[in-house]
Amino acid sequence: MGRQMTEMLKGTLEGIVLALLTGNPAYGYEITTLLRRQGFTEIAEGTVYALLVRIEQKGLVDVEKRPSEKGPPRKVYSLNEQGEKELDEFWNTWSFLSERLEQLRKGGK
Amino acid sequence: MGRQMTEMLKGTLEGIVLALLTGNPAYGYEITTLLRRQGFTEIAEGTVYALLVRIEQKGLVDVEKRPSEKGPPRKVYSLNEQGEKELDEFWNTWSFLSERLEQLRKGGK
DNA sequence: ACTGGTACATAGTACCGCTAAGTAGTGGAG
DNA sequence: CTCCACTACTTAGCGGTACTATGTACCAGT
Repeated sequence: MGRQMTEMLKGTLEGIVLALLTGNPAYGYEITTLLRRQGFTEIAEGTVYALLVRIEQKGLVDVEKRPSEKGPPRKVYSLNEQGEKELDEFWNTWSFLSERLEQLRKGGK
Repeated sequence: MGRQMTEMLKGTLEGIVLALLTGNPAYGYEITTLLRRQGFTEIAEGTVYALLVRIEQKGLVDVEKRPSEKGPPRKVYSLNEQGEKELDEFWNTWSFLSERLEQLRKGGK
């Protein structure tokens, strides 16, 4: 992946995954394919799983293990209350940054 | 600074500084105060200087040393051709990410 | 002499995405 | 029945970037 994109994803990828999870529980492999379908074609699998471990340890998601027809059991993640709070803050942070950048792009010094 | 903002700035702060520099050469201390005035009130001074060293080593800016009325000489940075190219790519990367996130925010799965 | 503003530098830390490799289960092709 | 492809998760080590903390240096006003 491009160096710029890699750096820019730091901090935002977590928010993206939390957003994907709202009202839509999903498991790791599924999330990876979802991301790829959204255009993030080069997101590494390992990155997603590591991120999921992190947000679980931070208590932003609840986890349920379910058997799969194919392969090992799935770990299904669903956003909990704390996760929604974190997502709210994420959107706030994003909005701030986004507005500043759009202003800069229009040449607003 | 908030943990989220810190992470989100990774990758974008460089672009922000490059954008500030377009058609407007500036020195480190000045850039820091500019950023603070733009709302990035908690950007650490050291962060800016480290970033400037980095973009200079990457060859994105030209540097000129000028005496200051007050304090040590200033290092004035101006965007060069390569820097403009990098900034272009930054805006492309940013646009991509920005569009995906706005789509997500509107609930577009 | 001291304080505060100007101006730059850097060593150490933490976080996060990536690379690379591995484990494990199922099903189909040869 | 063996191998390969797909599903599904895990982990060790690396690199890049922002932060913390501290230091250096120069000048003005009190």
